[in-house]
Amino acid sequence: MRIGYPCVNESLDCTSTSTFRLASYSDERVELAVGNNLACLQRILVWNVAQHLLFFRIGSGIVPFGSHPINTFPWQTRFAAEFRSVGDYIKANSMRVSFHPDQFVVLNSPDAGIVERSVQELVYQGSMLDLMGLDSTHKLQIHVGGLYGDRELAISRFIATYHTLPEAVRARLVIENDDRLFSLQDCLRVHAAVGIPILFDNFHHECLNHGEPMAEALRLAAATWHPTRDGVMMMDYSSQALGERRGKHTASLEEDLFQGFIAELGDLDVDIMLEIKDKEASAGRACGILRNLGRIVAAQTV
DNA sequence: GATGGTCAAGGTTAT
DNA sequence: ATAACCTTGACCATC
Repeated sequence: MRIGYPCVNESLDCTSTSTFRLASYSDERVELAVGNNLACLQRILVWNVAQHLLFFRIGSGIVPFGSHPINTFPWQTRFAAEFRSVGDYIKANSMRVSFHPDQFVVLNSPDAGIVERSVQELVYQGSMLDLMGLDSTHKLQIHVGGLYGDRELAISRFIATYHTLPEAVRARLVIENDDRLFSLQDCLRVHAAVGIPILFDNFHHECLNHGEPMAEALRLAAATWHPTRDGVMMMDYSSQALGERRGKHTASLEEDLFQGFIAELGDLDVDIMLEIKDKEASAGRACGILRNLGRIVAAQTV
């Protein structure tokens, strides 16, 4: 079991997703930004290892405009050594990483242009995993997409597009149950059609479900991960921010709720991404709880 | 140096 | 039809 947090480390004075505006695009700025972003990513990973946090979601903005046609800078070759070095560090420390392309990636859109741009974004993010030399246990995480007033059509469009994806993307793509549109059951139907693993989000499941108890839902999702090809199930963990809009993530880990959730896990092995506002602070607390329970062993140091 | 409007990309829901 | 929301920082023009 690994514990992680997404994209940003608030303890370090660097960012791995620095960018600039499209209007001020230049190759020089791309080169500068990617160099800085990869250096910061490496610092974050070292920091994480020291804290026994071996799971990390890499931000989508490592390469500014990484899938935009304006960006013709050959960052893949210019930074091949740096990407390889990051990947080597990840492997040497038994870490696992993921990407979560954001809301603009919609594979089931009825608009062919949106689908094309979405595929290009997935190709870009998958190519970073290739450059790092990381296998298909490191994932690209997206949602099923929009509803467009017809759930059946929306699901069938996702399936049709999935079949057209490049292998480098398809081998790594996983779908996450969301909190309003596509439930775990919907994701299971997509899985039954194409075999894609389901990245389970406990909080989204609490917001949208068909009565499956948490322990059962966890096992249904876990069964969609192929042990060698995909690795153990990845999941997102969060809980409701008290007094806030339904679906809003808590500002910091509610330890009693987390302990209760761990009990639901039983002996299931998963890697948990804490989608909690205070990032590595809560991830560290969660990691401490699991170490006290004997569910995590200390990371080996290199 | 500080400030506040703005930033590639989509979709849903409320008004 | 239009705006707010998701989520969020940080870029950048302006003062």
